[in-house]
Amino acid sequence: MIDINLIREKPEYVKEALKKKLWDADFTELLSWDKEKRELIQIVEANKAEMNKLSASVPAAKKAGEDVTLIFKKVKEIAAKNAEFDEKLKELDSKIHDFIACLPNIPDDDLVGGGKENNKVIEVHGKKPEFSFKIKDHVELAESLGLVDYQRGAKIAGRGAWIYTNLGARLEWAILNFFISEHLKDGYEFILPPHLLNEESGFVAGQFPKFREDVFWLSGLEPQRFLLPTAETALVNLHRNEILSEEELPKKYFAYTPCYRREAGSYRTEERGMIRGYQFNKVEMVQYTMPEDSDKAFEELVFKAANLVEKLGLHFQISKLAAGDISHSMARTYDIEVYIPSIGIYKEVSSASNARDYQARRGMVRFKSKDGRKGYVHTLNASGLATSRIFPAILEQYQQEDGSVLVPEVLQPFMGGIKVLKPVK
RNA sequence: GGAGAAUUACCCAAGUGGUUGAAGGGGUCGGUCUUGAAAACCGAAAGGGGGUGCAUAGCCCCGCUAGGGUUCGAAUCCCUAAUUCUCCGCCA
Repeated sequence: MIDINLIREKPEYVKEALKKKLWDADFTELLSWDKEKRELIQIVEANKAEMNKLSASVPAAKKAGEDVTLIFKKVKEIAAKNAEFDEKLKELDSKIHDFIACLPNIPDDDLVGGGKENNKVIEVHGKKPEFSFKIKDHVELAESLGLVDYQRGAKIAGRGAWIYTNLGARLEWAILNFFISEHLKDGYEFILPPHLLNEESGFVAGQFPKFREDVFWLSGLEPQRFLLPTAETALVNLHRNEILSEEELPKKYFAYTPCYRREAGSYRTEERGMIRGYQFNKVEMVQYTMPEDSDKAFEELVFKAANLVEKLGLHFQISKLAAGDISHSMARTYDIEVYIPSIGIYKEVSSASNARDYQARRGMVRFKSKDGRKGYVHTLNASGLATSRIFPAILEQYQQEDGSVLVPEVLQPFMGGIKVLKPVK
């Protein structure tokens, strides 16, 4: 949520900043609501002060044997007037809230505007793998190695579902365990959150109200709950309505959950297989920091995410996203993109983002500094990582001429020492 | 799923209609004592949101889980909800 004070003071600045996010904002109506609201508040509160004074004088008047019915009458008159104003105030409040709740976050000043086409690769790691033979894509590989069963996945769940089988399940689990062990090493706290969350959590993360349709809602529970689209949604709500002391910041968490999303199915032909599904596995990192520390935390998250891909020995790049391509709630995002040889392009395996105080404002997550200063914390998140593209990347980048696939060294301890996956058919 | 109870500030807790921001304790901070610490004693500060405002000054409004209601006046009475606990049932 953008601070209304900022809009009040620098509407043009906010407008220009949002333009970079391809968002055209007009604040004239909002500002007039806001002005009206504050004028009303002054009237209503003056009236309340008057009523309080009158009521407080009742006991003394009674003791003195005076007639208090006149006081009662006066208070009632003021109350009647206020009732009207209150109604109006409520209306203004909800209009203002709804308007602001839908605004995206303000992108950082150094970002270029526009969409995807303006993303910029800022780092390239490793070399594009070269093959002296005709390569297979990950779907072929997964099938020939008996790692994934697409047929039965569709049978038991429907389109957009697959099953990790046998060594595929072990590889998937090994990847997750590798990530988990790395985060533990770095001192992050491991969280296993519930997968069904309430509406408020979606609001705070910034997914709602705008993206209510992108998640799966569960009927049968009252009030309704939704399946989390990413563990971030759970993690940034951990400290909702809390005031954290500076000493306990930064808070560093990571969680493993499947991510449930409706957007599956929009894939192009070259994206077949496990690149998009209704459900995929991800380990997610989240940090809560003091505002002045969030830039540093951002660098740390980017480094951590990149480091995982690096340790897996995969070729990848890091892109700095243009303002219009970063998600609604975020002020800054770098993507880690791993190379998929069969389609010759780089696919996102991690998005590292700084939400600054956007989510903290929505969730009232505050800090109290050592010197008594109060304010909103900054929240940041980064995948660390999503397996659904790491898995294909490993299969494709590590494939051998005989159709086998080498297991990256760092994963071998998590797979009982298995070094190579051999074709089963 | 059924029955009951609870929810007060950082924590525990008093308070059932009228200066209650809200007793008391713990904790915190400062001091005395001590080589230092503990203990004891003395003292202090202590929530958050909002309006006005240059103000982290003052004034005012809101505020005792949340949202409504009754009343001149509510932490206190009524309704609804959330959460927690206990018992019963069911069950990984």
